[in-house]
Amino acid sequence: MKADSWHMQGLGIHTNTPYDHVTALQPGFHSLDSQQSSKEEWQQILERVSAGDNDLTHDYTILGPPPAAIAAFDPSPRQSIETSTAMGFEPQMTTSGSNPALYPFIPVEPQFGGWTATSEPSLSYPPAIPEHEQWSAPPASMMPNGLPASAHVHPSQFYYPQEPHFTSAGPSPMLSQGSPHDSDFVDVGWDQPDVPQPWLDSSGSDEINDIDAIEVCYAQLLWRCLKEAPEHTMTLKELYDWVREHSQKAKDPKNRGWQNSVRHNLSMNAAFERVPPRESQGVKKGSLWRLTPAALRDGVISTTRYRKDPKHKPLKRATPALKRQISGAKGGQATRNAQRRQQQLREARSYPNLLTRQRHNDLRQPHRPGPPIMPPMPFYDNHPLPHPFMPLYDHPPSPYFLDVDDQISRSAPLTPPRVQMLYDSQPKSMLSEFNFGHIDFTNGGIIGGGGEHEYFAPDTPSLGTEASYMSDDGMQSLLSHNASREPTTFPVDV
DNA sequence: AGCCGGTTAAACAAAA
DNA sequence: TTTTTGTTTAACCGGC
Repeated sequence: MKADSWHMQGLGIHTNTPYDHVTALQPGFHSLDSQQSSKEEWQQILERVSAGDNDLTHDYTILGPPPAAIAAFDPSPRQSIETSTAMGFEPQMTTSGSNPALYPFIPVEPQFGGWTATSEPSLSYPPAIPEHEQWSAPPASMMPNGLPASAHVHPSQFYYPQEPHFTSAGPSPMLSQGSPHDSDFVDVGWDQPDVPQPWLDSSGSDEINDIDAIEVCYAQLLWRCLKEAPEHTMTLKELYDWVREHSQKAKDPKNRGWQNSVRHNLSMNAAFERVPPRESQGVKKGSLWRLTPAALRDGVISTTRYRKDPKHKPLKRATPALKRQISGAKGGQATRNAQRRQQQLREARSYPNLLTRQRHNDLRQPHRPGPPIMPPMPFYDNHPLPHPFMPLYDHPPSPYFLDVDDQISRSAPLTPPRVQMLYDSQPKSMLSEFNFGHIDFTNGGIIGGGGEHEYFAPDTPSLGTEASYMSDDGMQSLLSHNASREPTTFPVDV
């Protein structure tokens, strides 16, 4: 294989096994020598993995189509079965237990130069992966921002260094113009539900593939977008554009208030902050919105945390205002629909055999008894390493739940979080649950607790608002609610 | 039963 | 003056 990784397609094995039989392609990529490992050999492996063969020398986690799909591949060099290691794997990660994962590949854009270095107009895109009863879309949380579950994206791509993604009115962080992930490929099935969906289950049902099924809440949408934006900052209009393109919420003609909801979330969620005018020069109208460092690191939590302390909740009117009643009902319906979709997705994800064995996890994670913690949305992170990383348990409570005075009074620097690396070779069975302590992937990474508070601006209007509502008791109840769950853990960027 | 998360809509003010 | 932007409140529904 050449260093040109455009043509890596077909099935690949994402592995942290020793690099024997592996030929370096370019940083982070290795190609199995096709002379030494035939298609048949790989097919055998895939079949054994799929069957849950316990005698395999390595652990495998299937994240790609079942072996039957292999037969459809044209064994041309461009479609050879290859091994890749996500870039940034550190040596120690290759020495212990192995746990490769099988992925579908898509053409991989050259990393160097970022998305602007588009080229090769005559890209050959991967063939559609045949339908298979055991194959369904990967978890939404494993898909990069804005991509439908039908898109075939090699996870290592998520870790590529990327140029700042967003140009105003550009299509998306991921779907920058000229990218092979642009509409020619990725958008197939996004806006065109009639196009055959390779990742669709064999019934042809749209249950799994329905983009609604991976719809996430506004706060998460905004978080995802801002996370990848240059300086994690965007204008309101850019946010509108992004949500319009990437959320079914904005596509629903009945939902005329989605922009209002966007603004509502921006205003009310402490994950987002308005950039002071002096920093947003050049913005003619409105201001810039930025992801707070804490939110960047820890993810976003529910906007509704600003609900008033129940003790201070104003009395409901004896007869609710009719207009509010109507809008409330609409909101309720929308929530119900969204939750039904989530439920469908959860059911779809519970397909057997897609998430398989895990043997060496305990060896790799001797100090952490619980399930692996994944970051809220690792896939768009610019960090070259295939994190997730996780800190241990000695974090302070979420800044979002700290009293303002308390925050101000804490001046001593906090102990930096200790981090522990987890890689994609972690048990995928946990992915099927989509709940990593506080990091619940059913909501795309909305977390129930935050990290340190050092970045938190005490004068954040929203917090002030919140604090003004929150009595001590109210705060305590929130904290105790928080504490009643699993130990708080916070994925972090390093 | 009551709280929480998520959503929608509205009212209102300020800015452009 | 109108439109956009930003903030806040209120209402509903489903889950827990």
